Amino acid sequence: MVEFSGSDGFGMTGDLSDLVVNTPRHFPRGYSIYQAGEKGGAWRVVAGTVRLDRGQDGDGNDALASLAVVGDIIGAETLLFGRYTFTARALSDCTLIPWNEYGERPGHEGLLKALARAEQRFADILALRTGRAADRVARLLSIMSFGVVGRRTLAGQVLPRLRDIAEITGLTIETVSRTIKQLRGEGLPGLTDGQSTAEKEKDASGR
Amino acid sequence: MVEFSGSDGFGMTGDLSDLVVNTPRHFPRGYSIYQAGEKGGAWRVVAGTVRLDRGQDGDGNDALASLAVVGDIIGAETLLFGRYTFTARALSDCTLIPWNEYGERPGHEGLLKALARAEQRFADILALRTGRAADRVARLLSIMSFGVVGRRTLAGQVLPRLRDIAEITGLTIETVSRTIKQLRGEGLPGLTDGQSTAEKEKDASGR
DNA sequence: CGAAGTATTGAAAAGCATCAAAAGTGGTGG
DNA sequence: CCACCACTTTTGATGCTTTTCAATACTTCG
Repeated sequence: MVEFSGSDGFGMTGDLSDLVVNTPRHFPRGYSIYQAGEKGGAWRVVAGTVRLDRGQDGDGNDALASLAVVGDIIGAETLLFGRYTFTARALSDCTLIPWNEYGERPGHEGLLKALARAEQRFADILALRTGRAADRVARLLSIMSFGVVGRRTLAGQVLPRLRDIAEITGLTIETVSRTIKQLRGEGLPGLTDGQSTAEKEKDASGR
Repeated sequence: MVEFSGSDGFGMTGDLSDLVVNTPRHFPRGYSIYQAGEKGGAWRVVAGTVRLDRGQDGDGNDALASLAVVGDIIGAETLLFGRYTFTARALSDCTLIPWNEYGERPGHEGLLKALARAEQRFADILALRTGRAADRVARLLSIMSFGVVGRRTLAGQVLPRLRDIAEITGLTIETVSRTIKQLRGEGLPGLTDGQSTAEKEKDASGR
């Protein structure tokens, strides 16, 4: 079992200060941040994108539960249960900090904000499963681009695994592969930080 | 704006709810519970299913944001903003009570529970957009059956509008129509099929 | 180097969307 | 009570999108 727990900073691998309460933690793409059932606390995403999964879906595949991008809180349920109910993995390189505002338990307002953010995020994710393959993938990359430092995602360099993209968008790996190839050919429209305007240009240009 | 009175005969206009703390309100299928932007408070769903929508999706159609079934809280964001961020409609006949625990603002634990429930619900709804049409529709009806008194939904009598089912599952109305016809012909096997033990209990106990 | 995972590509088929039209349903006013 | 309207549901025919199956390359890492 990999020990990354604790907001006190003890036992952290290669981190600088044990004294600071909110020590940022960095996770590379694909890294498992925590597993469902483990003890631990809540985190705030300050860079990158995190994927949350709910156990197995019967075929041995994890079933996507949610995504978290910059500003989102993950693992808030630990404040109630003490354990995680979902499994978290880094979709892209990402940075988290323990979510304990000013060293104390998050208050009323903090919880409400987290809830409101979660609801908004969910509507975004749900929309990723509507429309054509090209639109879905482009939308996902657009959402993720907010959480990527620099333009790597925009340039198509540091994409998540196709398998992750496929599971999030509800497509197959093959379709995602073909879709990304197509998007590259079109110059990746819509991937630059907004989305809607560039999206329409793509539609107009044909494919 | 139409004021719908509770089934108990109280003619509520919202302001009087200071006196009667937890007065249940009943809404018929299709009824608009609240609109995004309106002032109001949070509710707990005690019967039926509520659909939450986020504004227009560009084509004039509401974009599904979430569903709420028995036990779920809707409109919690009003505790922070004072106004609703989503629009709520009754997918089936449903009953709500104002969410103010013991006449006070919901506390820390109540909020955490609401958040945890919302996250679970998200995962359920996301799953409704994966797999084949027949599975999706059957899963939705399964989720909703928890909130329907009696077996009407199982018997196919008091279904939501096909349009709602279509928008929730990400299918077209035509496909949903054909799918439901097929499920009926099969005796609705899909409803017990994948997951819910409660489904089978419901069938066995016979309303 | 070899193994395991990951990505690409093709061809064929399944599934669903689309378009179109008819039939059913509920509510309103004459 | 009926005619009428708006909306919803059903059904058919057709074709596009995506999946499926299969085979091959590319990457990463012990």
